[in-house]
Amino acid sequence: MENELFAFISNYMPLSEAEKEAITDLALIRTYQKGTVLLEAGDISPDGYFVLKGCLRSYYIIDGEERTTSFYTEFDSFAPLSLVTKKPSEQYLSCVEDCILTVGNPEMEKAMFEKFPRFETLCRIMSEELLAKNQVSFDDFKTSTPEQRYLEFLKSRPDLVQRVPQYQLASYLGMTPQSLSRIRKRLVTKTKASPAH
Amino acid sequence: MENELFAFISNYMPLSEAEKEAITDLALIRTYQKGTVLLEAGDISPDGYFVLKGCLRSYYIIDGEERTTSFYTEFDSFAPLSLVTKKPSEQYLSCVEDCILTVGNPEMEKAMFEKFPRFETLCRIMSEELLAKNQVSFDDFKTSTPEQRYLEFLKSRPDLVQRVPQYQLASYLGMTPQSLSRIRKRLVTKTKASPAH
DNA sequence: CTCGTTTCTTAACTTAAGTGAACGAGATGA
DNA sequence: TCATCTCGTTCACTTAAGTTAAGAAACGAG
Repeated sequence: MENELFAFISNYMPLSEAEKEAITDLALIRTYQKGTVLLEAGDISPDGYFVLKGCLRSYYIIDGEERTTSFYTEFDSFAPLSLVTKKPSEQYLSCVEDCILTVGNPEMEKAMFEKFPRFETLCRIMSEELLAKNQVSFDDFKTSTPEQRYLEFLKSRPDLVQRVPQYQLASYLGMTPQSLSRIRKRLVTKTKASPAH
Repeated sequence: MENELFAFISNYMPLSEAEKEAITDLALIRTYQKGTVLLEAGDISPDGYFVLKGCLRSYYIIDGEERTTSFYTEFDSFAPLSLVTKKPSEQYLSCVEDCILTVGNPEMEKAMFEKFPRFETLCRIMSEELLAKNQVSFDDFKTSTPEQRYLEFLKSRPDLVQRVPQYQLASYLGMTPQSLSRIRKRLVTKTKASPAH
């Protein structure tokens, strides 16, 4: 499993053997069963995660209803706001599938950065990149309709449609499960009306 | 103007005199007139910005229509995706008001980080924090209705309602100017029906 | 394999947002 | 000063999403 991690990092910078060893020593690789809740509302998150295999979901409970806001799959990383602010979380995080994750916290990070300052550069760059991408995703969401968002989702993450329940996908796309069902139906009849053979 | 910048940074870490000097030497502080376009679709952005005074707006032009997605005001920073990826931008950035900005690019950053490695830590932490906050804003947007978003906006950035045109605010809130106008009217009559004097 | 729960779909109805058009107030400029 | 343009509002109409409820299908535990 570490090899996937090394391969991912080497997209950003090549790793020396010493660095690889340091990662192997320090990085906690943990497996979790489908359904495991990693973070609950009220908790102060101790950890951030990097997904090696599986799928995480973040959600809120609003008026007794789950509202899914993100999915994290292979090579996505996630640090809850609660980890950054050290205040109780409002969001939940759980495993949609069996997961293999690397688990990290600021203390481990600090130790790592002191030994290998290049890792801090890596983290800074990754985080700047994620921030810019997240802003663009947010922009796309604002500037498109539920139907466009569903179509865009099918294009950009086709595998996920199969991996997550519809009702979770629906709230991720900012609509009710009924609306998503309706949109799917609408699209099927549209396709039939003008087939693209 | 530099004093505001130092005050902001010292929320994260206290600055030595040498560091302050380095910032004064390297940080480009520029003023721009209201209406100045800092980035256009197709450009590859050379710079990131930190707002000392004024208001920036990012937007897209979709089917000939401007769609506003963000406002950046005092002590907000913004690095376009185009700056990170070095690919042509799809978004525009312009000054809603006369602005005083610090202007930076990766080369200046690099020089700074080499002289004062602590600045890289500062940038990493700020960027991690912004990422987590941006994710939460996105979550809030997904889980609320246009009316709730308008009310939340009134609470969290009351000054901005006065500073930006309604039609820009409307698309920022993910709706048409007509809808925003309708919502405002609805809220007035609601307040009259159950006055909170 | 069966029972019970969860998930997905469908339908009828309600509510609110998008659309296109028109109007007036205020700013802008010749 | 008068004509023009922009911006915010309003209206009538269309379209789509939310709500409530019910039934079918898929899934999981025993």
